Amino acid sequence: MSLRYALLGLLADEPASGYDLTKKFERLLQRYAWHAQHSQVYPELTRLAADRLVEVAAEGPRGRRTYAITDLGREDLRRWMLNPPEFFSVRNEFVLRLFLLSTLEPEQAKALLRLVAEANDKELKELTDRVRQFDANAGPGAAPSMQRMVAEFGLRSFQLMVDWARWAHDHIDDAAAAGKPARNRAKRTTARAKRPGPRTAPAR
Amino acid sequence: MSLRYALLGLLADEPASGYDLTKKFERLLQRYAWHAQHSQVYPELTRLAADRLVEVAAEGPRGRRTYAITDLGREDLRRWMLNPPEFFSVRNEFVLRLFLLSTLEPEQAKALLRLVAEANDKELKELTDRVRQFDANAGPGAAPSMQRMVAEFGLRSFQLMVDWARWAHDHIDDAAAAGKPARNRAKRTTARAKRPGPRTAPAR
DNA sequence: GGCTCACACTTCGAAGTTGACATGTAGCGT
DNA sequence: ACGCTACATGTCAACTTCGAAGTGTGAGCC
Repeated sequence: MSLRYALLGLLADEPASGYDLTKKFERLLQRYAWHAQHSQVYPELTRLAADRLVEVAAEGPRGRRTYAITDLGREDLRRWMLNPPEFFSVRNEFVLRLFLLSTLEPEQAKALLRLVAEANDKELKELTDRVRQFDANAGPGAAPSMQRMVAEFGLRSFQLMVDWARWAHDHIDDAAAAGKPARNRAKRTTARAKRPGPRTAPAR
Repeated sequence: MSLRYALLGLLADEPASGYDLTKKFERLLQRYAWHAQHSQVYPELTRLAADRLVEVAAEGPRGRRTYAITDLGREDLRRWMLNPPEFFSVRNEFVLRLFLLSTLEPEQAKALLRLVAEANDKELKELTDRVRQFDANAGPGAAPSMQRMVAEFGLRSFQLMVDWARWAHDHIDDAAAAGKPARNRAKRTTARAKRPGPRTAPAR
């Protein structure tokens, strides 16, 4: 049912076509929350319309149909929002790989962690830039909008990834042997340069 | 394909039956990474065996079949681990709800955020306790195992949730008006307290 | 006028996931 | 000997998601 409410939620903000909604999924939800392709979006919109939770508000050029949420739809969305399940379904291939990192040799695990840190650092920087612009436009002293709050969540998430990946990377030599049978331990007392780990300052 | 590699990864650690693997999913992966029921596990194990990536290592009492990963399986798992996709598929109903928070009235959004902060704080405390025990057993000064690293990731994630939810909660009155039509803005030029929030010290 | 690109929607087979129903066994306490 | 619980696996229909192939249009550019 999540896809249904994701669409309803996006339409609660403003009317949009299936095409628009697919784009919004890509820009907004894909990375952190939910993924859906247009081949899923269009049929679901049809079903939502059949259930009177949305309606066609306008028709445009290329067969474009702009949908708007109905009162019934708002009610349904509200009910869903106010009744969260005890446990949420989570599916995260990235975290899954983290869990399985111990199946790799130390050097390979470290290499992967470097990649993770790098990739997330890049994302962090990009988002930071966008947020800075956003904040500048809003004017100093303005209260953060809901959008800004979600961005803040993203900022902190990326920062967490970067920090954690670097931390894990810098400790992995030791952890390597700890995983299973102590293979080549003991000889590993070599100098651990203990890279200061740029312990980046908290996001902003 | 993720389920397949999740199983392979768990089996890389130690041989297990379908029943064991289902339990492991519940204990280890369910909350953060991936969910699978036994009705998915058993058929997949059969397929993995057919592909020679695992094999039946032993048979026990109640028709129990203990599977072990083969060399071919290790190779395949390794290949998968070393070739991560550019973007990972993520599905998180909780975060989805965060994104849609702006569809609620301020008071309701705040109530929900309080629940979120509370729930995550509870999880944080539970995990902290378990980690403390774990660390005590390992002895002070010992290098963190891979398991410990994953726990650290969990710790930081929960802390992030708590911090963010509280921060958002404390700012939401302002944000309320920002969502759609600027209702009662402008009067809100108040001091913007520290942004970064409590920014807890990195665990250890 | 022709080119290209973004816009906009449709369809469908394959694969993955869920939830329920189904079946039976070993071990333990009383 | 009886009953309970955890162990252990199998199956299947309904539903969701994915990935690819397909159709056509409006707008801007040269």
